[in-house]
Amino acid sequence: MKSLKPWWSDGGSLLHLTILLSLAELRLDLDLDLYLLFPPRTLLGDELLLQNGQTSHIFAHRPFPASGGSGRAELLHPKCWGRDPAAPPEGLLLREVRALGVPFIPSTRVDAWLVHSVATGDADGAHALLGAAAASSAGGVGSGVDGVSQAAPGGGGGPRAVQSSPLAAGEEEKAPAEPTAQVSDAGGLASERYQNGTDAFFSLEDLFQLLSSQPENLFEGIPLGDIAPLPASINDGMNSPTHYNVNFSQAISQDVSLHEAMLLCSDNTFRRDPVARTSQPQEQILQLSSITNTEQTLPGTNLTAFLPFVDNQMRYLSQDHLYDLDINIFDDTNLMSLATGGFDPMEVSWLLEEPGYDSGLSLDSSNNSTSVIKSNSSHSICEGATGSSSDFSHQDLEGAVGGDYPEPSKLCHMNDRSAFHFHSDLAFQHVSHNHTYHLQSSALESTSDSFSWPGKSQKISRYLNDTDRNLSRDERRAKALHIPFSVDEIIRMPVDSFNSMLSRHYLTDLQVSLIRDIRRRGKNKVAAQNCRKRKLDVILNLEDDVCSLQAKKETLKREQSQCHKAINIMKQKLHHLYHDVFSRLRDDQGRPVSPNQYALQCTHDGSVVIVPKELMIPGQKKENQKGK
DNA sequence: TGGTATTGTCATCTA
DNA sequence: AATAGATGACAATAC
Repeated sequence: MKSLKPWWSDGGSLLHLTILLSLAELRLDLDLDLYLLFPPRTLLGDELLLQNGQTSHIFAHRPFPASGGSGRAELLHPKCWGRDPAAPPEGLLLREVRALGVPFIPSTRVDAWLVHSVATGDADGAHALLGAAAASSAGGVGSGVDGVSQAAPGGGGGPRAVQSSPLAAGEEEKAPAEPTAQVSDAGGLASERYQNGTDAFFSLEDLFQLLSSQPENLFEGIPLGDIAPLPASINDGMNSPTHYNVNFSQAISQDVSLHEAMLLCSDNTFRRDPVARTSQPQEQILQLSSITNTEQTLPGTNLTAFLPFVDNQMRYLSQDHLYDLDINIFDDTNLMSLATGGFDPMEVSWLLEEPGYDSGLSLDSSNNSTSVIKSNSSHSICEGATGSSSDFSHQDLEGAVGGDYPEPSKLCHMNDRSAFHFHSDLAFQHVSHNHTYHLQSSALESTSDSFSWPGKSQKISRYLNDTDRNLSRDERRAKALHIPFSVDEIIRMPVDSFNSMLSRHYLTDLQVSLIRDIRRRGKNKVAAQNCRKRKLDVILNLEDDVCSLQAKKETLKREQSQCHKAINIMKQKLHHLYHDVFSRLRDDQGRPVSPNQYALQCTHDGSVVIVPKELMIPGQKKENQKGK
C-alpha cells in the first residue's frame, strides 16, 4: 500500500489504494468491501451501536432484487467509529442485526477494525491484524464466531477465530491447483451454513480464512479469464460449488480509491456478465441495472462480490465520477432531482427558500454550486438512469430524521454514494439518459436568489406527501440533507453531547450549519414557548392578585361598615347613658343638673366627676359634644 | 374580509 | 468575550 490517508480529509480527496501484489492488502480490500455487505432489512438512518459506545448510521441501503429483499447497508462513515486505534470498534451491528433476525452477520470486530485502520490511515494496525489473522489461521487457533470479539486488535493476537469457521481445515487442505474450487467450496459451505430462505451471505470469516489459509494457491491459481460459466441462479451459487469470474490480475493492478471500494464497487461486484464488462460505460450501467434484477446476481456468495474494485467496471468509472468525496448530500439531492427529466426546480429549492431560512444552505451557494457541478458530472450514470423525478424527490425527503425511514426497497437515495448503486432498483431498468443539466443551474439560481415566493406554501405543499406534510420545516430540511439525527435529538441533546456529536460524525458544512440552525431555532422555539408560558403565568397571577385584592377590599369595606354601625350604636348608647346620668343628678339644692352647663369627665384614677363646661379643656369639650 | 389567537423566528438584551 | 436563555417584535397561519 503506497498511500494511505483519510479519505474524508482535504475536502473530499480520495484515498487511493494502490493495490500491490500483496495478499494482505488484497484481503484488506476484500474486507473493506465485505464490510459493506451488511445484512438486509436495515433501514436508512438506522443507528448502529458499537460496542465501544459510539454510534454510526446507515447512510445507504441497496436491495438485492434477486435475493428477496435482502440488501446491503453502509455505515455513514468509518469516522463515526472513533479514531482511537487503541479502542477499535467492536460489536458492529451484532446485536442490532441479530435483533432484526437477519440470517448472517458479518464479522464484527476485525472487519470494523480493518476498515477503521484503513480509514484512519493506520495501515500498520490493519496489516498487523491481517498478519495475525493469517498466523492464527495457520496455527489453528480460534474460538468460534464469538471469538472474534475476544481477539485483541492491532496485531496483538489472532483476532479472528479462523479455526472455528465452517471453512476450517478441510478447505485449507485442498489442492493448490484448484483455487477456484476452493472459492466455490467456500461459498458453498458458507451458503450452507448461513443460508436461510432466500437470504444467504458469505461469512467474512470464511473468506478471510480461505484467503489466509492458502494465499499463494489462491492467488496464483485464479485464472485471469473467465474460468467457469456463471451460475444459473442464485440457488446454484448458493448451494453448489460454482466457479466465478475473478480476475485478480486486474484487481491488483489498479489504483483504486477507498471511496470507490466502499461506495461504488459493492453493487458492481455482482455483475459478472463478461459481455457487460466490455460494454460502453452507459450501456454497462444499464446492463447492470438489469443484471442486478436477474438471477445472475448472487448476493453474498460470489467471490467477485468481494472484489468489486478489481472488476473491470472500474475502468469506465473514471475519476470524474468519483473525485469529489466531499460532495455533500444536499448537493446530491439537487443533482438527483435536477438530473431527472421534467423536474421542477421548486421541488428542490423550496427546501432552501422557505422564508426566513438563513442556515447557510442557500447562502453558501458558491461552495454548494461547485460541488453540485462536480457531482453533476460524476452522476451522469445516475442521471441517465433515473428517468422519473417525482419518486426520487419524495423519497429523498424521507431521510434519517424523525425516525420515519423509508423501506429499503425505496431507498434509492440522492447522495452520490448510493446514486451509483441505484441501478439495483427495478425502476431504473427502462430509463433513458436524459442529462437535463440545465435544470440544475436554474434550480441553483432559484435557491440562491429568491427568498420569498408568492403563494409558496401552496406550491411547496404540492411536493409534500402526507408524511412530509406533517413534518416541520426543519425536519424536512434535515431529511433533505440526510442528517442522521432527529430534530428532537438535535434540539434536546446536551451541549457537550451536541458538540461531540458534531465532531464525531462526518458532516458537511451545510449539514453542520443546518444542525446548528435547527438547534438554535429549536432552543429558541422552546424558549419562546416558555417565555410565553411565563408571561401568561404572570398575567394570570396578576389577575389572581387583582381578584384577591378586590375581594379583600370588599371585605374591608364590609368591616368598615360594620365598624361604623358599631360606633354609631356605641354613640347612641353613650348618649342615652349620658342623659340618664344627668337626669338622675341633683345639685346641692336638689335641683336637676343641666347637661348644657355641666359635663361628665373621667379622671386618671377612673372616677367620674361633674365639671362645669366653662372649666373643661377644649379637647374634652369636643369629646363631650360628640358624645351628646 | 377583518379580527384574534397561536406559533415560529429573529434581533437584541441579560446573566 | 462567548454563550445560553429571555424577551420584544414581527410575520405567517388558522379559525
